[in-house]
Amino acid sequence: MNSEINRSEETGTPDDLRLEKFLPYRLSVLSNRVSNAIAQAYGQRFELTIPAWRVMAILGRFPDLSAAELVEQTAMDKVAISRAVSVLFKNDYITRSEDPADRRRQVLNLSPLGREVYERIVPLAQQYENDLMASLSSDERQQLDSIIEKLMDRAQAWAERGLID
Amino acid sequence: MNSEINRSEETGTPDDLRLEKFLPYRLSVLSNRVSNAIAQAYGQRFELTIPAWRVMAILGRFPDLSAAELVEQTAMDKVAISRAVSVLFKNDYITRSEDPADRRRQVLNLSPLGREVYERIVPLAQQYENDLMASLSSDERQQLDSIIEKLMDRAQAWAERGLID
DNA sequence: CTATAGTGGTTACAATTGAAACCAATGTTA
DNA sequence: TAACATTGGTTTCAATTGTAACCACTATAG
Repeated sequence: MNSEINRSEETGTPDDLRLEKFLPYRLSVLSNRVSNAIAQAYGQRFELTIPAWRVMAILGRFPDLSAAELVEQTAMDKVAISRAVSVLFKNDYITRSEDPADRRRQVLNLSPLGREVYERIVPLAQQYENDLMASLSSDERQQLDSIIEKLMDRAQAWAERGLID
Repeated sequence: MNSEINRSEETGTPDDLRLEKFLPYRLSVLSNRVSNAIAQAYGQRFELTIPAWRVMAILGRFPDLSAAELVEQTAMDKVAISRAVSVLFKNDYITRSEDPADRRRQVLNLSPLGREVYERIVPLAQQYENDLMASLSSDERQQLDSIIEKLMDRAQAWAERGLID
């Protein structure tokens, strides 16, 4: 369990990149750790994948959405939504009804069973989040929201116009 | 491009979960956006995947590591490392030499070509990071490091003992 | 009306990832 | 030195994911 590196010496070139301090890398590790822990909790107790849980989370708050509207709300793509919806439907967690005004469109809702599950998961999810937040000082908690928002906008801008250099 | 939801009304149950404010969800979206943008930059210019780039980033700083030592340094798993190493080797970005003291072990290093690429990528990576950081106030920048550290520890604790509830 | 373009959603296929089994070499116990 | 456990690393197989093609329906233009 000793994590020293003994065989090699750091080179010390002034502008080496320290991966463990590199923000994109840290975000990725953090996000994976958090997601995996929570996915396991959902999975064990309710046989729910993360995409499926996300769909339920949205439908719990906003009834009568179509798949396309779920796409807007979740930042997930078409296909992921379609797959999540189809397993949720198979498990009787949601209902699909055809929109008479547009026969391509399906109106989705939590089923009674789905809502039951939803209502048991929400507190669990909130517990995880609270537990995370509890590790921060109140000062840090306050700033986290705006930090994420700003980083998100910046990264979004990359996707649209690329890094300007 | 109008992202209003018009067909459905928010239910307003007091303890609904607002996905768009849910920290694990936001971290996941943020991390994906950042990683995808950067992966595209590396991929286009150097035909490098993110795992491969990570291996190079470590080897650039710490010569003469084995795959197992890379695992310790990167939080990537055995298999991912093995695969990244094998494509890097095929592309002549790294060298493998057998450790005479332990014939299972392979000592890895950047090749001259690999180091050339490394030295061109480091500034690019730093540019991306700087660009992200530039979107934060100096106050936020200061706190981000400790925030990530704390969240990381908390999530790590979950993996080890699960959420205590 | 027809032709054509656009939208909602699914399917098919390829690439990526993860878990477990595996092989070879080393270390340990007796 | 035979037996067994451990370690370094790879392979295999199944599950997950992303991209593109696709089908059915609706909207628009002549």
